Amino acid sequence: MAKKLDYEYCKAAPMLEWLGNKWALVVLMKISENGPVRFNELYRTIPSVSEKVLSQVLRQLTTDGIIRRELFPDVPPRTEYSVTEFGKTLLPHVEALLNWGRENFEQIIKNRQKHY
Amino acid sequence: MAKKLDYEYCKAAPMLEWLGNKWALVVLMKISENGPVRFNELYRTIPSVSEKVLSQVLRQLTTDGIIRRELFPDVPPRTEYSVTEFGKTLLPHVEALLNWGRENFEQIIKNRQKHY
DNA sequence: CTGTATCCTAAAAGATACTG
DNA sequence: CAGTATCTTTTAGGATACAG
Repeated sequence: MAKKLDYEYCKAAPMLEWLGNKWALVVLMKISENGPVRFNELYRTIPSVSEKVLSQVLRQLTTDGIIRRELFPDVPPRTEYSVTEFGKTLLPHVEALLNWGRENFEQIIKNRQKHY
Repeated sequence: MAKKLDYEYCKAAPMLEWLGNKWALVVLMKISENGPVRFNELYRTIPSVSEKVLSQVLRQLTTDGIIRRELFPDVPPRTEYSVTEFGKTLLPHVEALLNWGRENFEQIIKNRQKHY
């Protein structure tokens, strides 16, 4: 990803950055669905993601203020991730998009087959 | 992109495929905004995309039935891309997401700075 | 438990030249 | 004009080990 998105859309670029991340939306939805959730909990519920990528996604979403990271001074350490109020304003749009994708799954597959 | 998205979200995966493409959404919106549009027209209105990537995105969106490609038997050749009826059912959700991104641009930047 | 660091591979993006 | 082919660079993603 070297080149920049052009001016007209650049204001949406910060969002598009993690939208382009393969796992970001899935991670976000999992946190939203399951409420406050711990690192390993996420790691287990998304079996095919690696620790590294999961941690990257979590950091990015946290930095952008979409999710919140709470660290409890327990032993062993415990952290919980949850969606912030800011993140909640985004959720409906993400859900709408994912729902469209699910609802039109068959149609898309059919369209692809037409082009062999 | 080696690993698969997990079952719960795999139905949305075909859509996520091109959602993950850096340029797909921009190309889609440009076509939607400008009506039927030709290849070089797009190439010029999205200055920072390469011909190759543009052509890839166009083919992918065409294959999935989101946009339509019409070839006119003119000399020199002329093609026009436009959004299909199917694609139009997707547009509102993409627009909503892009709008959110634009509206919250400042907030995201501010959030990032807090984390230095 | 919750991550980070390192190293490696696969995939996407980009530049450029060329064809129908 | 509307792309495709080729080649190189860049970036994302993954495996694994290990640190606080």
